Amino acid sequence: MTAARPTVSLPLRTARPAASRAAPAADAAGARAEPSRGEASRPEPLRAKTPHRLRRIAEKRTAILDAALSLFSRNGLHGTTVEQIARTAAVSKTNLFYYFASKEEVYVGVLSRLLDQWLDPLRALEVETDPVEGIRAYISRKIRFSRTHPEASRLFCLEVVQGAPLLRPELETALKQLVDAKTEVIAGWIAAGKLAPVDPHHLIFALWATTQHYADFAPQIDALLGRGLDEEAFVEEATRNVQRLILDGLRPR
Amino acid sequence: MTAARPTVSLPLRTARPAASRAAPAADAAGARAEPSRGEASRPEPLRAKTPHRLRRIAEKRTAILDAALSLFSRNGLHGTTVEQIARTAAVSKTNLFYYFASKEEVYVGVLSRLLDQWLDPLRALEVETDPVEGIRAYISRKIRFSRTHPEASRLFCLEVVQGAPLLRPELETALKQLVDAKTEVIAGWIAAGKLAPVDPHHLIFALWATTQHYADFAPQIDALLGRGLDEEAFVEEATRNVQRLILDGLRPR
DNA sequence: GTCTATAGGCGGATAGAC
DNA sequence: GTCTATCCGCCTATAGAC
Repeated sequence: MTAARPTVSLPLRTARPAASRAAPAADAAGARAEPSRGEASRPEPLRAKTPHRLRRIAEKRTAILDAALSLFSRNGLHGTTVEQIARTAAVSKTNLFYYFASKEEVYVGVLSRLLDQWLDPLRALEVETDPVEGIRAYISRKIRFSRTHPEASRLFCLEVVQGAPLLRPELETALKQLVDAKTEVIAGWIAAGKLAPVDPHHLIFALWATTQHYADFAPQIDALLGRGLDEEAFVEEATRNVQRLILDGLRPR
Repeated sequence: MTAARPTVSLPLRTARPAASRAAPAADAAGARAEPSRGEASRPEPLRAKTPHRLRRIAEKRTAILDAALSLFSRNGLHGTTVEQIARTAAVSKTNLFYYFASKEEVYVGVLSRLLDQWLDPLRALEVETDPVEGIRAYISRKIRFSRTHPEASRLFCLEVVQGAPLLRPELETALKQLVDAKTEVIAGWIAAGKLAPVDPHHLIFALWATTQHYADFAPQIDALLGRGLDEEAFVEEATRNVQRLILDGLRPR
């Protein structure tokens, strides 16, 4: 039965519990902590861990998550086997199950790192900026993100297209909060006559859509042009065109 | 092994062979014919079929494809079971296998109907039109397509994001041909000074991206606004905003 | 912590009667 | 053409030794 979706929840970047965790869930370097679900925790050696051990553990978890991101983004949750993830991360399948209780826990782990990264460019959109410069820079950052994190962009897309069962709560809280704040910024710019009166939400959708398109629909673009974001010149070309279109529109001035 | 992708090819709308087909592959009403692959055809009763029987067969195949589209678009190829498709189409699993040799053949069948529909709005973009009106109408048609065929839009997205292994050949031929023709039209408009000088390919990408976004990222939009394309007022609002943005841009005139 | 072996179930596909 | 019964491989997850 695949209709039954994961029952695991996604506690990304809610106040970090700061306590020592159950299981080897010691993420380093910006990675999120794992949900400490009630029942059925991992074997868990209870004695204190040396910093060194913690680092080793975190590295291994990160390697697994990296491998998983790459595979999930190409084949989806159900199109990826634990065996593949393990092989790609250079660990044994059994060993992977020592670090993650289930395939879906790996999937959740990958998703939680995702949204955070995905939101970063938007966070940088500030009131103080000149609107036109702000938008221009945002487009540039977003396309650059599509270039440097194509797999993250694609997996995010896959997840949302399929209904975002896991991400939903986060979209309604963290994302909404951020978007609400930024739409106010934009509305302010419009009220000041610095931008044409476009609905801020639809503007944000258009920005997301046009910039992510280069990562998400890369195969289509490659089929049509034989080029893609791996080519620096194409990155600049895409950026220029999107900026031009969004800022000045099609109608000749 | 899920890494090994389907080996079936996608012969959509290449000159219809017009001959009677092997197997019950008698599609009616705009549906495409099935690939007549060399080996291992279906049981196939060889005697002539009455129009009535042909219709019954076509109807059943269509019902299966419809059910499959709906499920594939939500759960992906690997996230959907044949059992689910059969149940949704109100046939038995065994019976489904009478009409389609494998799950992947169903998948291919769904995809072949897809691209054709997906291309229709672009076909309607004509030289004779006034550029601004032409673009405006195209945006409207595309968003309306996102509304009336959300599942098709999403499955197309899913397939392309995952590398378009099956669609690739079609993208490089049928799609490319059409896009090449239309970029010429657009280039002509620009040369005539009727549109601002934007690269026609990037313009098309922006048009696709902004309009499909409303179908593909519907869950995200719903999480943010609590609205979607099912609401007619929202369709109009989205259309207006995208038209405005693409045609006139953000910078105040 | 890491391994070998294996349980256990799901799901795609076929056999063969009717 | 449609059904019942069933096969069998693949894949998640665990047991238990080291």
